[in-house]
Amino acid sequence: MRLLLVEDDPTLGPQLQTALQRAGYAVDLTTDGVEAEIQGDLEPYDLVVLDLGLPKRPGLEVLQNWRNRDSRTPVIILTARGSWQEKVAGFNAGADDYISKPFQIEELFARISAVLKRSAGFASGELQHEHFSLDEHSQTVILESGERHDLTGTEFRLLRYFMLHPGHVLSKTALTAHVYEYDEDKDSNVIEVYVNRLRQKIGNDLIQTKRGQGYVFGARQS
Amino acid sequence: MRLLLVEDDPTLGPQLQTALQRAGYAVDLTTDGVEAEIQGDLEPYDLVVLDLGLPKRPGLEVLQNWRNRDSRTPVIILTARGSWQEKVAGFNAGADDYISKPFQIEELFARISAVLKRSAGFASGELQHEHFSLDEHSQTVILESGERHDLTGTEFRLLRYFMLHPGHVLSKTALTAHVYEYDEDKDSNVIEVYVNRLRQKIGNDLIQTKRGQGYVFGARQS
DNA sequence: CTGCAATATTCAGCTTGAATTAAGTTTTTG
DNA sequence: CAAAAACTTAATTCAAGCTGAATATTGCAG
Repeated sequence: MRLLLVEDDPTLGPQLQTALQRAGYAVDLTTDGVEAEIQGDLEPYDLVVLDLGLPKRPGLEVLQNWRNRDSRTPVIILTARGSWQEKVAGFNAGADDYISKPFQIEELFARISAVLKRSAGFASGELQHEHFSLDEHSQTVILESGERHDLTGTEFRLLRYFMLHPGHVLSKTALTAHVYEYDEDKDSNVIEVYVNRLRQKIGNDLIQTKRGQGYVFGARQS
Repeated sequence: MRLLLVEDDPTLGPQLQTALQRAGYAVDLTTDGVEAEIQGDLEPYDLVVLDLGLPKRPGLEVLQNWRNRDSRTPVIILTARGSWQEKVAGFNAGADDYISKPFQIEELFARISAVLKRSAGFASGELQHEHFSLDEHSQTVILESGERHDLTGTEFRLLRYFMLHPGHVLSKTALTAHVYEYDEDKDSNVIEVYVNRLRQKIGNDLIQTKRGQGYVFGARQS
């Protein structure tokens, strides 16, 4: 298991690094945002522990950039105590978990292994969601109930795109552009039709429509 | 959020306009330099996207004239690929950022929101407030209690504008102009209605009424 | 090559909900 | 207190979205 630790505090950083190494992880330590982003793109880490307060580039931005490049490496963020906005922002940017500083090293261990377990499915070509999973090899969704549904090519591409961008408003134009290679289609309701079919297969609540703006996957209700 | 798009290409112009509109901006499109300059002086835009190769009057000159008249509206310039002289000249004339053509629409979005945030002095990804935060991706407000509220397009544009101008008295006319593309409202109480709806979602105290003048967001007392 | 099945796309009638207007109520202030 | 401004609620409306079915296309087996 290979971890990237991004922490600029000159005491805490190396301290965490050795603690994690003793726990059996291979740990690279990085101390600024720009370097972290490059490093994360370069090497295939199994997990990243990311401090948000970083020199050169804010941790949140680093995370967002990774996610925009479709990186799915699990990320645990370290936030200052009580800053709930940071946590919300972190989750929205695609973090998998967070820990408030200061924390017990045991808590970090616990969360790391929890996140790694949860994300174990990812490595095997599966996209996980709270209520179902998508097998990328067989292009099949498996619901909580055990029910399976095969997806057609277009259904699959659309759903995968949704799952890679949860919580974002995705306009029909954007979706068309990503589902089809090159297409500047005018008035077609293909996306509506396929959203309809996906809802029939995975349930109605998971793709929310934002009238006039697009669709949001996996966001909670209001 | 109201943008002025200056682009003479008859394909690219309208294409960008609709893309930006779908992203939630009110966009006016202008196709020549003279008209652009007048329009920019006339209306209170939040940002200008300016192509440099324009008929009637070069984009650079338009920009310089605006700046000479003390307009501080952020400007993103579109330049032909690799023409670094243009970029330098653009920055010297007072541009805030540039994009080389051809570009991905996502890059434009990214730069627009970066420039808007920079110009309003805000951090990235989310608009924060002491008592709630606004997630621009899902167009959702998250209250301190964890409660979430989806916003409609108009509610979102209005609230974002408030959040980018905290502590300022914003007249109904000004708000109408920024939330809608074409203003010139007779007497309509749209703003009152939407302020009412926002107050229901984020709480009553956050938007204060300044009778006869407008509204103030996030100010303490009066 | 032909015909069939699977998938993709278009279409049309129907439903929904955001935006707008309007009307009635409350608050402010001169 | 009266008039103006702002608030609130409710009704209307029409574009956006939904959806089942028809039609077109594609890939493949015979």
